[in-house]
Amino acid sequence: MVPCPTDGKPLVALVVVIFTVENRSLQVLLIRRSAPPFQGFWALPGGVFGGHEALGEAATRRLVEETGLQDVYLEQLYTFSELDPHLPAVAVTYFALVNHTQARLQQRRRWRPAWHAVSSLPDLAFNNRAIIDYALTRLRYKLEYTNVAYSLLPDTFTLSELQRVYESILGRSLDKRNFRKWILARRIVQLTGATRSEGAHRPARLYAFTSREPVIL
Amino acid sequence: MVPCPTDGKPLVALVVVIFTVENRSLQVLLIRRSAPPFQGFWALPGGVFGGHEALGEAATRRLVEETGLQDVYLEQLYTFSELDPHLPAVAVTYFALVNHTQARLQQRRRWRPAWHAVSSLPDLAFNNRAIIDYALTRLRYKLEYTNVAYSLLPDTFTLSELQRVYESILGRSLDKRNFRKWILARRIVQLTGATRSEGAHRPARLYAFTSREPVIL
DNA sequence: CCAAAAGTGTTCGGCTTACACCCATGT
DNA sequence: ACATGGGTGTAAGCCGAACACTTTTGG
Repeated sequence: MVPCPTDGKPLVALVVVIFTVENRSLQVLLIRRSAPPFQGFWALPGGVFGGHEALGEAATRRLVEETGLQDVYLEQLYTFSELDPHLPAVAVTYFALVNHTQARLQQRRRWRPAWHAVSSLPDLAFNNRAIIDYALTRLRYKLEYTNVAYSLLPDTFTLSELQRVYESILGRSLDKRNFRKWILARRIVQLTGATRSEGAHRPARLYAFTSREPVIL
Repeated sequence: MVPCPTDGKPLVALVVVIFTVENRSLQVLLIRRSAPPFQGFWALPGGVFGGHEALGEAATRRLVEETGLQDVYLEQLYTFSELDPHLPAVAVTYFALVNHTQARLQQRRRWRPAWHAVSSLPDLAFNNRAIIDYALTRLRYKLEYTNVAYSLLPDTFTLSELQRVYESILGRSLDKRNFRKWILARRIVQLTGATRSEGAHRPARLYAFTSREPVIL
């Protein structure tokens, strides 16, 4: 990469880590880079930030572009520097949580964006692996004291589905009775009254999040 | 190739919130702005980030410049945008914790940097008030699950001194017995064996931090 | 002997953890 | 009737919160 000789300003890149949980697996959205550096590598979606809007708006725009989803949980993560020894740049990173059944990924591109299991990522461009690790750490903490999981689930869901989401992110199994007591005590979710029959077993009661805005407990 | 425009890049500003506790009062280091915008207003120390080093290094350099101190706790806070409607810029903010008895503030300048009680701040430039509020919130949380207070205190100190630091930051008084039990149970500090006689009362035992590196408990 | 800050234990309630069986349904 | 996931309670230990008096010293 050639440095920019005409001005001393670093480039401001915007990077978004988009998580989803599908089938007991935490996944992250990756695209293929079509230009150097790291051409052909998988990378997090992002772009250059022009500075004429709020960072959060630019990140939201990128998120809508990739998933078609609005009103999802989005939070600034960290700002990285020294991405490339020859390119003065900073990367402002965000992470988002989306419901994969509602996401509509871009189909047009040469290399279509795709979900990748966080547990088995390919080699990534720049420091993208470190960014994902950082996002995952933050997400694991946030699960414990916020309701952000709302952004990963549909409007109604069973407690078992919710528990599987928690387990997929935390990477360990949870006790069913304790999980239910815990989540109900915090009033994160409430009964809807509806149930869902899904197979040769007792139907599950459906719950909804008390709030679909971020709440710190 | 990443485009290399001669303009269109936002400015990357670096801002440092430097906290100290002196005499039961949480204070922050402010300087007077000598140029527009906000000329004459108090503001947080900072500067323009060139991009040819790590952000943390640039922040450390600024911190040394203002206080003469090295090896203090420094952490990235948040990256703000839309500071000024006419100036495309982002501000990457850090916060630091220093011991005021060791800090040597700049004396050369027209408007000398000075400590200001966080509880009674003057009007500040840009969004600096919001940055300080954000830093304070983060600091209050960090006190509860890390040892970062080490950076505010000298090598040895009494538990009463430590408690006053916690109380000054949290903005409420703590129970002496519970505070001691709590801090000792977490092994944040340990007895040195020395004591200090300071007046017409029983001498205090001196403690030291178990680690002077950041530790998450 | 008095003033001042240092130092110290116990009780209670609530939260977390571990743990095993019955329920409702479809086939 | 049986296989499948849904749904439930209790006991033990740990932690945080409330609360008041004795100790050691200097003047």
